[in-house]
Amino acid sequence: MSSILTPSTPRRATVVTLSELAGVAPSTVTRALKGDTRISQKTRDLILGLAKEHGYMPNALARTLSSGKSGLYGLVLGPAENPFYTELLHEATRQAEKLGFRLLIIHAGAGPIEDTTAQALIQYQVDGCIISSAILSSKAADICAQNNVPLVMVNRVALSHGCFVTCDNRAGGAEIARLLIARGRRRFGLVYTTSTSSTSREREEGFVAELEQAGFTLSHRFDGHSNYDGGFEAGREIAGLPADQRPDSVFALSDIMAMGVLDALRLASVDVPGEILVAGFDGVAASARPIYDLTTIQQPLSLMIQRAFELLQARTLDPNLPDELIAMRGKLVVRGSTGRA
Amino acid sequence: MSSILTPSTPRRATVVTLSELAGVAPSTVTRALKGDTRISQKTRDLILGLAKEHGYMPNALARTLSSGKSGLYGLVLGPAENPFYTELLHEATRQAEKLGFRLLIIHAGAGPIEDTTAQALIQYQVDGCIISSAILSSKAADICAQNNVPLVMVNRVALSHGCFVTCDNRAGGAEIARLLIARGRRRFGLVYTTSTSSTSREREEGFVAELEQAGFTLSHRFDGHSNYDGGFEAGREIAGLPADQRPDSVFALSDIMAMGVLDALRLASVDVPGEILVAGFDGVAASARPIYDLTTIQQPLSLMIQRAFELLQARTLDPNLPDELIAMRGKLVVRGSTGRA
DNA sequence: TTGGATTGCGCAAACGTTTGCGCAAAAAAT
DNA sequence: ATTTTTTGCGCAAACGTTTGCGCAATCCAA
Repeated sequence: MSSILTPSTPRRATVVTLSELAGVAPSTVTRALKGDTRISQKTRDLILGLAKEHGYMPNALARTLSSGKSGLYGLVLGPAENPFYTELLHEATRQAEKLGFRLLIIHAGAGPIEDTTAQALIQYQVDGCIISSAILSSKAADICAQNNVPLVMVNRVALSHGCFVTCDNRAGGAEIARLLIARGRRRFGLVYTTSTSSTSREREEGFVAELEQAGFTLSHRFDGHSNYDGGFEAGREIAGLPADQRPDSVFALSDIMAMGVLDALRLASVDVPGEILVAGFDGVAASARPIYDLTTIQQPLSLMIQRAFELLQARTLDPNLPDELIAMRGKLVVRGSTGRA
Repeated sequence: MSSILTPSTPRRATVVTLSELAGVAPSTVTRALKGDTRISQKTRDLILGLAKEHGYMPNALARTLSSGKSGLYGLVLGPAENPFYTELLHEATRQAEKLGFRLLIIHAGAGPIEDTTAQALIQYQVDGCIISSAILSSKAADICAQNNVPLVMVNRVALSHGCFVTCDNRAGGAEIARLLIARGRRRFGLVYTTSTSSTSREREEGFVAELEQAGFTLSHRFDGHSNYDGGFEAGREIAGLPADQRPDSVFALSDIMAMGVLDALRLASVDVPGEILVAGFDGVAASARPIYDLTTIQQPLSLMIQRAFELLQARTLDPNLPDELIAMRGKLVVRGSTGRA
């Protein structure tokens, strides 16, 4: 390999090749590019000029070997169908871009995460990891814990290792209950999920506890299977009941299930909010569509992501910081699906 | 740094530390782990045993420095709102996981891609890049071209550098036209987009050319702005026309816009498919929901992704392969929104 | 017994960047 | 004039893995 770039060897400029062009040591080049004032202004200007002229871009991988910081964060996503996760990905990507680092997609969607996939977090020396799926997270979480990689769960409660940033699900569930009670409803339906998800369990717990505190109980439970089709089937089941035996309000534990419920009720000509009030949780953009006009708890996604990155960055600097467990209040957004009292 | 791992220094096992434990050279360890039969079976077994015992995971970054192959592919995604891109991401992630490499999210959604973001492709030595957004792709495409990084555009036509894998958009547009004509419709509406996207232009061209070939013309054009809200507004505009001046069929250039059209028509009590047939393009999962029952052209997404990875891998092995420009026929999926003749 | 072939490794440098340590020249203080 | 301090760098090793080249011991054929 020639030591100076020539037209016939379109190899990228490196610190070494720039040092040869400038007649200085590679460490001088590195220091000049970093603005180290121990290198004279004249030398710094020379090196910066050459770097620009030759289109120098640092090799992030070599840099990581030396410095120990990769500028990469791993991301484990939840199911494709739920737009909440799509919005989470886009917001995380947008904020990462602004902060100058990159996201390595470790896993997306359903199905088990493979050992080799979780191991990629360590192999690529990610500076931290954001996980947004409960079922899939345990392998990734374990491997992060074993290797001292900072970990933040977003929209999930971490059971052992790592920080989390969630919406205050219980408070949100309670808030929906209060709204439905205030609207005069008395037969409360829940579209739930049997997933082991802490998120769903807490939302349900918050909802049920608030009902009980007001002297009411759940009248119906429908398994919504965490997805649109499950919500739709729940809606069909509700519509299939005699009118006087249906719930007069329904809380679906996520917007995607609520949207399924609403579509099924619409196709069955069940009047929302006249006959049944419907509420969801998450606050995805689609919940605002006129066809849904869905009352929901809006998770503060942008702030949750921002806080997640802050937690990760703080723990990159100081690996011994204690875990932080942050719950943020969601905002009740009242729309047409629960009437506009 | 001590040369042998001790409990107090929870540092990862490396080739060097394993070599010290085994009493062999680091190059022997590397070769043993790769199954090189020049290393004796006895030695290979010893090293593999130590690697397992110490939880050895190769450092992908160091490996890349040596071998030149990172096992990373860059991914540039389109807008969050269009579930087609979410499905593309999930499918790409799933296939990458199966093939044993990782996706670096370079950009997602709207807004300009920053120079530093595009440069990340080079800095992290990605083995290739998949781009699925037209407007955002030019910077990433340029930087790949300048640095000899294989590039595949999925669902976009590449203008200069790189391969592409698209759906045959013209044929798909033509197929929708034939269906609407066969259903006896004569006033053809188009929900288009002014985006510079080749995808949209080709779908429109295919549709219009087929109409003209049958002696018909477009009667209405509505700007759907590439998104749900635009489609919805187009639907409202259609619904706001006197019944005898509306199109009797509508082709939206993407499913997300078609879904907006359908929702608006439904809220305006315009009967689909009785009064107006509606068709879309992409074949996203949501198009099959009973509430939409949308006729569409189903892009063969899984195969497109598979082919994209094949193109990239082939060009990793042989950078001088000529670009391949692949168009795959979509499949017409006839559903209730165009009637079930 | 000897020479050639095979086997089973190791050496050393490289990939690209970083940084602790320290040197030599110049400048400043005494 | 001498000593001390400051300035402006460079040396060298490291980060972890890979691989071309080649050596020494063993085996086999003549």
